[in-house]
Amino acid sequence: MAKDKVQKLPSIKRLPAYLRELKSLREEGRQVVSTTLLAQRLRLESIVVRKDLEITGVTGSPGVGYKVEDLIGGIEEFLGWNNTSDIFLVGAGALGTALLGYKGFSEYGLNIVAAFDADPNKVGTEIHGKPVLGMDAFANLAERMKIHMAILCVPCDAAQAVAELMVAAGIRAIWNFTGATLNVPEHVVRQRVNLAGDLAVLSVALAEKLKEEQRGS
Amino acid sequence: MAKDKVQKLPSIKRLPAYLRELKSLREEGRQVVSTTLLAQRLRLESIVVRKDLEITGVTGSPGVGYKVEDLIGGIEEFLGWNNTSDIFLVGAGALGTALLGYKGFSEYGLNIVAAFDADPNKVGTEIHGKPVLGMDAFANLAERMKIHMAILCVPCDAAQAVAELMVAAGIRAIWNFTGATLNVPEHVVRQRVNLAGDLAVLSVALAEKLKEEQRGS
DNA sequence: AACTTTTTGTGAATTTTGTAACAGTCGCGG
DNA sequence: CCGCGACTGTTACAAAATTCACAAAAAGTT
Repeated sequence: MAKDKVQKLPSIKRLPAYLRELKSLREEGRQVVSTTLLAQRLRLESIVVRKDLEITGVTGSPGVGYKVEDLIGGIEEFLGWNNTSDIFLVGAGALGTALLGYKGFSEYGLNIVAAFDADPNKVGTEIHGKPVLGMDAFANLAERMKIHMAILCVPCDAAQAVAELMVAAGIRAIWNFTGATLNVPEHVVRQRVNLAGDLAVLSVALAEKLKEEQRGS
Repeated sequence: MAKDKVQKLPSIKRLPAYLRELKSLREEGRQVVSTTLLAQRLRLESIVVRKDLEITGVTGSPGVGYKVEDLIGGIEEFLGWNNTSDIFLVGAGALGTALLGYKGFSEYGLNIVAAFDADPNKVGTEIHGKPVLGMDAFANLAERMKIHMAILCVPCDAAQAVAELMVAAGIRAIWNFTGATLNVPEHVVRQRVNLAGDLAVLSVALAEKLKEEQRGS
C-alpha cells in the first residue's frame, strides 16, 4: 500500500508545484479538487498528477476528487515540510544574499538561521535580518544547535573545502548552489542546483524550434 | 551517425558539467582525456559519460581518449554556446540582482544586456554595470536589438502577465525563475528553475538516510 | 611480434518513467 | 431508485534512460 521502496524522483520534484497550487486553491475557498483541475492549472496530464499523488499515500474519492486539506497535509508530511527545520547558509555573496532575502523558504519548512562568510568585512553584519558570522563559528554552532542542513553558495573553487568543513561539523544534507561536484562521505546527501543544465536544455530546445520552422513545419 | 532525432534531456543537462571540467583540465595543460577520468572527477559512471558525449558527435580514439579541445568545441557547438547571444532580464529584485552580478554566464554564451523593472525607483539606475529600464521600453528594445531570450524573475503573481508581454515582444525562450507555471504559445520554449523540487528531493533523501540508520543498516 | 592494458563505440538488456485503458465508486438529476 | 457523467485507483503497455556486454583499436610491454 504505502510505496516505501519506489523513489520516483520526477514525481517528488513535482510535488512542490502541487503544494503551491493547492494552497492557492485553498485561498480561493476550495474544499475539494480533482486531478483534472490540478493538471489543467499546471499544464500537465491528469494521469501524471494522479500517479504523483499516489506516492504520498493520500487517497481521494471517485466522482469527487481529493480534499484540498488532505492533500496539502499529505504532501507536506511526505516531504517532511510540516515541521520547519533550521538551516545554515555559507557564502554571503550576491546569490547568498538573494537566498537570505527569499521569503518563500518558510513554505518549504525551511528557516535560515544564520549566514557564514570568510570575508571579515561581512562578519558581524546582518543581511535581511540574519546575522553573518565567521567561518570559525560554524562547527561549534552547528553542533550546539543540532543543525543538519546547509546551503552552499561560495565561489566554485572554495566549494569542496567548505563542504568538508560542513561534514566535519555534522551536516548531513548539503544544498549545493555552486558548479562544483562535491566529494562527500556516503552518509551525507547532496543536491546540486544545476542552472547551467537547465539553460542547456533551453538552448537546445530553442535551436530545435527555430530549425523546425526553417524547414517549414 | 549524428544523433539528430533523439533528445536525451538528462544527457543535455549533464553536458555543462563536462564542459566546466574540460576547461579546468585544459587549464592544467591536458591534451587528451578518457571518459574514465571525467567520470571520476564528476562522480559518475564512465558509461554515462560515454553515452552523453555520443550525442555531441565528437569522436575519440580507442585506447587513448578524446582530445580535450575537440570535446570543448563539440559541446559548445551542440549547445549553441560558441557564439554568445544577448538576453534581457526582467525583475531586478534580490534574485535578479544576483543574476545580473553573476560572472559565469559568459561561459554559457550568455550576455545580459539590460534589466527591466516596474519599480520607478530602480528605473534609470545601474546594477552591476547593467542599465535598469522601465517595462515600457521592453517591447521596442527587444525588437530593435533582435533579442530572443529573456530571464524572468519577478514576483510569482506577476509572472504570467510579464511572460505575455515578452511573447508579444517576440521573445522565443523564457528562463523562468519564478514558481509560477507559465502559459505561453506553442512557438515559445520555456524552462523553469525548480528550486523547490530540488529541495524536495534533498528532504526526502535525508529523511530516508536517517530512517535507514535507525533500522541499523 | 605476441600479449596486455586501456579505451572507444555500439547493440542489446534492464530499469525507470510516462501513458493509456478500464473497472468501480460517488453524487446528482430526474 | 436508476442511469449518467465525473473521478479514482490499478493494471497493463509504451517510451525513455540507464546499464551491461563485448568487439575492435591504439599504445605500451615483454
